Amino acid sequence: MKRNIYDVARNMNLSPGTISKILNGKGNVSTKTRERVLKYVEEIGFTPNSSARTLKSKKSLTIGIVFSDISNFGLEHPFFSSVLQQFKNYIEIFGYEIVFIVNRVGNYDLSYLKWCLVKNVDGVLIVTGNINKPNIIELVNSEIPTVSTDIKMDDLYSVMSDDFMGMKLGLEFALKLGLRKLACVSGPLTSRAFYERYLAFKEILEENNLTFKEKYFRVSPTYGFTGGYNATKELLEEVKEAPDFIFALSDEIAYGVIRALEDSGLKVPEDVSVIGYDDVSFSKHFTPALTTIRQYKKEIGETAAKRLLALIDGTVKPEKQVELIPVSLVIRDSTKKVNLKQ
Amino acid sequence: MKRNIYDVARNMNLSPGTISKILNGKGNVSTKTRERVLKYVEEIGFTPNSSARTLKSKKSLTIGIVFSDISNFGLEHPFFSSVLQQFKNYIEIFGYEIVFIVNRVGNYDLSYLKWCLVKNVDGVLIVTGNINKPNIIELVNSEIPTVSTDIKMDDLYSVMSDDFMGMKLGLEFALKLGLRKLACVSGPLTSRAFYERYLAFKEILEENNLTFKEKYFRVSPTYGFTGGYNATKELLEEVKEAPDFIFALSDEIAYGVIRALEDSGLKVPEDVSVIGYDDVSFSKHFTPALTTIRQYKKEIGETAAKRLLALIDGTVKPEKQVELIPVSLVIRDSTKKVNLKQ
DNA sequence: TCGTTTTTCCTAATTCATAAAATAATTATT
DNA sequence: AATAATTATTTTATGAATTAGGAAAAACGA
Repeated sequence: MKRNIYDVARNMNLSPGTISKILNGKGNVSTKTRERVLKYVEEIGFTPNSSARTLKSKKSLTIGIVFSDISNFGLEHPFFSSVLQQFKNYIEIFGYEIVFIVNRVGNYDLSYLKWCLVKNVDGVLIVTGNINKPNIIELVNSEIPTVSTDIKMDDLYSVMSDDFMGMKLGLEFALKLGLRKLACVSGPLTSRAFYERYLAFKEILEENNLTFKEKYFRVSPTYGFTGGYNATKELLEEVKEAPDFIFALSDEIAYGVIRALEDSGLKVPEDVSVIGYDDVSFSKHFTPALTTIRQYKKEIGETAAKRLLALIDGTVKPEKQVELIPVSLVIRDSTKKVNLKQ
Repeated sequence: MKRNIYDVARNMNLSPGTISKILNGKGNVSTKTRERVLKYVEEIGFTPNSSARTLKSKKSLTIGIVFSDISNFGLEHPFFSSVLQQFKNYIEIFGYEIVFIVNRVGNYDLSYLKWCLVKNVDGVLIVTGNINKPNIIELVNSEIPTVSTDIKMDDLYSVMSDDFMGMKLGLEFALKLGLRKLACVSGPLTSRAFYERYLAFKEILEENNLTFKEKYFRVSPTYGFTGGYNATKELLEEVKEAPDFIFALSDEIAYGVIRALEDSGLKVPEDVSVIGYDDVSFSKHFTPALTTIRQYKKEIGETAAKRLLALIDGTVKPEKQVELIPVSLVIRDSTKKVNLKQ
């Protein structure tokens, strides 16, 4: 059952070296023998042992994934798991596979970088991580090609949504609807995405000669329903004038916001318009169907994959350090109708 | 930077073999040298190369995962990705890690089994797969320890929710509420879970002297919102008497069911009570909050992990071929209130 | 003290494939 | 046909660890 390259060589009356060459499509081998061997290999379904290959060649056809550094949600995180899925789909076309970077192997505790070296990963994708963790810093500064879909650092290629654009789309739509009392419920600002959206929110308000009021910008400690609910409740309590617009910085926060508004006797979208962020699959089925900023997870995952594979090949260096993927505004029922306005 | 066991040996004035023994905690080594080496290894942060280890020892500390054989959802599948996450968390404690079984490595197309052999995985978890695929059959019948959280086969250990119990809990609750026109919207019956729930539905109706009517059991081609919506619309059209209860066999189907009912002018729970299945995180925030059968993903993932690790160690053979994890009924607002009945 | 046993450590073989150097075989050139 | 140039194949070394078997050293008994 278990065959190695020597068995093949023996049966073909050739040397292992020749078999290896044929299997890797390199070197000078006559067409006859090549085809003969290829046929045989196909027949018996032989594949060279993966450990031996990476041991000798230092290539593992493997991409290390840094995932759940902030949250414990891991694979359950709706946005990131989707980005990862797309990334995975893409690299698999080229024979690569993903492995999760953990901080131990057998009995050894390891740093991310150590782990990568021990495992000989060809590259690393940081789906989500924390810029301040020494583990991450060490990894990014190493020789190993690395791409991120979440964090930004010097010498790190990043592929992510254009958060400024998202905020701009949302806020300008609100302004077009005639709304002026603009509030925002964000997730934790320790997350890069939320922080940048926060900056954008501020900046865009000022661009439009509206003053940014601290009390209208709420930070929830989570990016889920409950956080959005509580933050909104607090907002409504602490503020004299209820907002007529709330930008919820994740769809799930948006659901919490809407529920809190309803529980406080405010109607969505009649009294308050709400925009979410992400456009997770369920948002169109929610009542009211959620107006939201759509992030293109497939685009992000695939672009990250392309960039990383290019870095590994050493062919083309992506010229942009940070590649922003456009987002779009999906208008549904949680915001006032435009025609009502006109 | 890159060190091997020979470097360590040289610096310690010992042979590579001795270092290896110490690192693996086996064989006869004096306490003095053991501690001296361990201290040094700790200091320089040395870890033996993973490929070389598995090449020689045939152990990879790696579990192969069969995932998206039916759906293309992959990591985005709310239930299975969660089970996988729990599984992963558990095995990582013991130094194992997961790798996704794909059907190629480099330029070679492989069967699942071949892939496992090439990669030397120590065991396999079939999170979800299709019993009829030759790939799966070959894998299950191989020597490689395998556990599943979805499918059942001879010689395959399975850990999964008690579907009969779930259906029983749901239906008996409906009966207790005085409901007698019981309908069901299922996902595709090609999935084991849906099929078994279908059988249970039938059986339990008969146990209670109610006749099973084909028209009241609808099969949606998907397990999502839209499938549930369409199936319910069809149900209502084809049937003279609207049901007073619909058992939706996934939460997402349940959302679709409820929307369809509302669109048809039926109130939930006043006119029709609806029970979902899964208890995904969002079900409690839905309006109306969903009464549903809760599956214990953590329990399933962890138990599967324990069973698989036991099989790998060869210590204890799990005595039960199929281990059923109990489910529970979570009563919320999509079903009639009990006290209204009394 | 000498021989035996046990403990400790080393040597060498093994795992499997790849890469570079060396050799053999074939083709081309004059 | 003889030599040069190419092409095809083999040989050998290498990658980094594990393991079985053997040697040396220490411990033990008489």
